[in-house]
Amino acid sequence: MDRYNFKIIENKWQKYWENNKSFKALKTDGEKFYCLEMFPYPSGKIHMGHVRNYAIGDVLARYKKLQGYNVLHPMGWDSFGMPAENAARQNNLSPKRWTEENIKNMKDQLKELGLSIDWEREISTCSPDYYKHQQKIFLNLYDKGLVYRKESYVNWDPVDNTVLANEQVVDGKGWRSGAVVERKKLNQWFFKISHFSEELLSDLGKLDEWPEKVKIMQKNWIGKSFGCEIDFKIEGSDKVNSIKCYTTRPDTLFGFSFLALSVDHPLSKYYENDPEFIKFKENCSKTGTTEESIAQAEKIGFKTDLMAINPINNTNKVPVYFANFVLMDYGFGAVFGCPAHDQRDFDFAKKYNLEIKTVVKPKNENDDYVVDTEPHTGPGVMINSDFLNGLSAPEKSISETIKYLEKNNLGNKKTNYRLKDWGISRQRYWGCPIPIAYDENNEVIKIPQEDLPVKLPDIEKFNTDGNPLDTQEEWKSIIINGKKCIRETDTLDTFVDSSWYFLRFCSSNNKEKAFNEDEIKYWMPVDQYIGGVEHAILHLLYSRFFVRAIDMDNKTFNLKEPFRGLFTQGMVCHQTFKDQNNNWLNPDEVYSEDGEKYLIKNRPEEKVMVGPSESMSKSKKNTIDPGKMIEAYGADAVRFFILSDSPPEKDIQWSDSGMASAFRYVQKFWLLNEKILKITKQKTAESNEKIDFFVNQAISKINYALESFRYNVIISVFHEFYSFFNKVSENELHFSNLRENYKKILIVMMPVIPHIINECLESLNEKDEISWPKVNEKFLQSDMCNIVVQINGKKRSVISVERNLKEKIIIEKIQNDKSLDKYLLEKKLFKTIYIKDRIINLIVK
RNA sequence: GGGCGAAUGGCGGAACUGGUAGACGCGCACGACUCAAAAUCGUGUUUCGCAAGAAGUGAGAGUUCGAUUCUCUCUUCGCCCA
Repeated sequence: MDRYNFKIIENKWQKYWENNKSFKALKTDGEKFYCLEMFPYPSGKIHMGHVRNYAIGDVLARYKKLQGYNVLHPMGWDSFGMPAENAARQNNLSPKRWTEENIKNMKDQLKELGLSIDWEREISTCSPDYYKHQQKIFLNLYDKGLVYRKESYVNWDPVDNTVLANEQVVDGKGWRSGAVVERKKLNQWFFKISHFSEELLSDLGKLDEWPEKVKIMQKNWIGKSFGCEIDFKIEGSDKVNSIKCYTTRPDTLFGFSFLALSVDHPLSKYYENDPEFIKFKENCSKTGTTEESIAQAEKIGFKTDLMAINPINNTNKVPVYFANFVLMDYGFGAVFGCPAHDQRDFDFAKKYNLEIKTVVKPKNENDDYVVDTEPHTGPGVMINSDFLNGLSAPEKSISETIKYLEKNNLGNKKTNYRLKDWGISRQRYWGCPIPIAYDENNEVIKIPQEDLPVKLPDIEKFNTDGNPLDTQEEWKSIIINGKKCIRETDTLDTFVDSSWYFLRFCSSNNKEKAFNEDEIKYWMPVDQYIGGVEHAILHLLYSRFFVRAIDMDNKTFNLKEPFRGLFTQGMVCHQTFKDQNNNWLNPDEVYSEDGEKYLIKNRPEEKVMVGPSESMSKSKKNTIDPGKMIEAYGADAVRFFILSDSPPEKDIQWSDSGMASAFRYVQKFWLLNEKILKITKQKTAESNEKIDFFVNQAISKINYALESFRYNVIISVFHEFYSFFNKVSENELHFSNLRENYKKILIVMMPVIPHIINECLESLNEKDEISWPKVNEKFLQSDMCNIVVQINGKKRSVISVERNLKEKIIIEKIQNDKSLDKYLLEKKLFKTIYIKDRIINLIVK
């Protein structure tokens, strides 16, 4: 018997699919299914996370295709981004060439996995063919008023003279230079995602095929809050007579002890020349831009000569400060401070010795409760608050306060969202150029349509400070309508690239338009989107925004939600190893004889410290290279393993023995196929119903598991297939009955291990007319069933009986069963609970 | 600090609407084939107990004839937000 040669066979079928365009998606009258996995960043090689992601998607795509759907299963490259630019800086390589080579390699690797992808629709976001449409979309959104420019803060690395992304800021320092990161104000472009805050929030309710977890994360991110805007009268200045604040806790007004403004508040202009204020503002700029860094930074303030009057009683006057923890983006850049019931206000009050007035007590405390060492931020009952006393906080007290403020024209109820507009300017080379220029008066000029795309210039040197585009004098200057202009040198955030690529896939090859409305109408929405949970908020929210923004006024494709179903897969983990000096070790560098104690190859005297299993990452050196695995075991085996051990939404542990077991499975299945091929003659006249029962029940199990993404269960059924057919093929068999059933199980195995299964089907001369087998209900239930006999709730026996028996007959059977005498003799039967064909419980005393 | 989720043998994990806990795989043990090994196949494998039997799904309570599944409290872990 020949050993199964996966190299030859996998290559054969991959060529076959390519030559026959087996996965070409065509728009017809049939029902469609759009299966999409998040497209990869071309970093060089695929990693196990990709393998898992694309294996999950491929199983679904192939399953749907076998069910007769018109499947759209495309692939592309999220190919703009910083790693290319970093590589360019380090090795003086062109980002374009670096990216293109990576794409080529990774595409080969994906093909080796045997994915059912329509490669004719391949897109790459760094290609002008793609980004020219993106530039058009940008201008279109600009015309709609959804794009605007304003000054905003960035993380600035003062040593490298460059802008840093949030993830490049580690512990408040630049990742490369180690310099303390500053906040710097730059003019930047924004998408007005806040225009859709309410819609993005309320439409989450329609997404019933999204994980609850992701919807909650988006909801929290949008952060709708109900609060109140309040006008505070100001004394001490002839220029200002009131300041507007936003608060979610108006009920704590009686605990008001200071008013804090953002340094960017319009009032700051009156202090611009005050050297103390300038110094304070500089200090503030040393705090990072993330919410977290602001929360953790020390609270500092600048005291003004202004006093604010509490509108609710008109008596207490409190100082007005500028403070570093107030953001201009939120509310009006002004908050009132109630130290007793807010952590930040409390920290601030302690530092500047401000009054701390307790106005909420915990439910079980007396009215003389006083906040002492830490604020009370939880719920409770109002005290020291005049007409609010005794009300439960926060619900009742807030609504009463708002009622009072509105009645007396002191404030208004207001809804606020945490979601901020999306800053899309990046001071980078390797991104989509923003199709904008500025004339001599610094007025915004759109690049005319006929001049699109604005292509990135080829650049020789990347070792300069800052944005390489800034130095491209020739590229920067442009004449529009006879006017000399200078191009925008910022490029777009790469999240923009991925916010509409799923639309582009519907008409990838359309040169004129980004997408054709008819094709969008047919293919969209994506029926199943599959990817990592790390994109739960930004990418998915931006995509939801884009679909709404593009279709805002013309209703061209009548689409709100881009992704009907969402599935977030877990990570691939592996054990971590370190040597005595705390250096990470690659799994290749260690070996073990017993699976517990590990030794370093070539250095057997050294100890290896075995760490916990963590998600694979280069920095921890605990990665397994998919390329090597495919080379050693074949794509089918790798796909089989990556789906086998854990449910897809959970993390999976990479295991060498598990991988080896998957390989063995493929090998032995081939032997089984040979065995079955040799059965060519009818040995009995009667078909074996046992096979029909087994196969139909198993397929019904698989159908259920496929629909609910329990792919690990599918693999366990595959193992059952093997042992069942291996055993049954020893017996006397009815030839056509066996063949028919065997063919069915081959087909349901195809989505997971397509190469070997196609080979098996071909060997049976069953290459044609392949479609998903229908389950014959007749074989789901046999005439007999097992009934569990419980006595006082404890299982005592199982009896095999015909279906649909009456309770009386079952009880008789039990009473006649001698083995149960010891539980029943000399006892009185009180009650029986009988669930037909399943269980009977006798209560005796 | 807030939100969400999880906890089942030596390990990964199954168990549909409450109804035979531990499917399937790994590991381990024994056996078959073999001169031998690998591969393959077979049998066994929750714990305690020689056995009959008993206990058992993180801990404790509750609802129920019956709870891995539902409710409450707690512990530990993970993720997200701060």
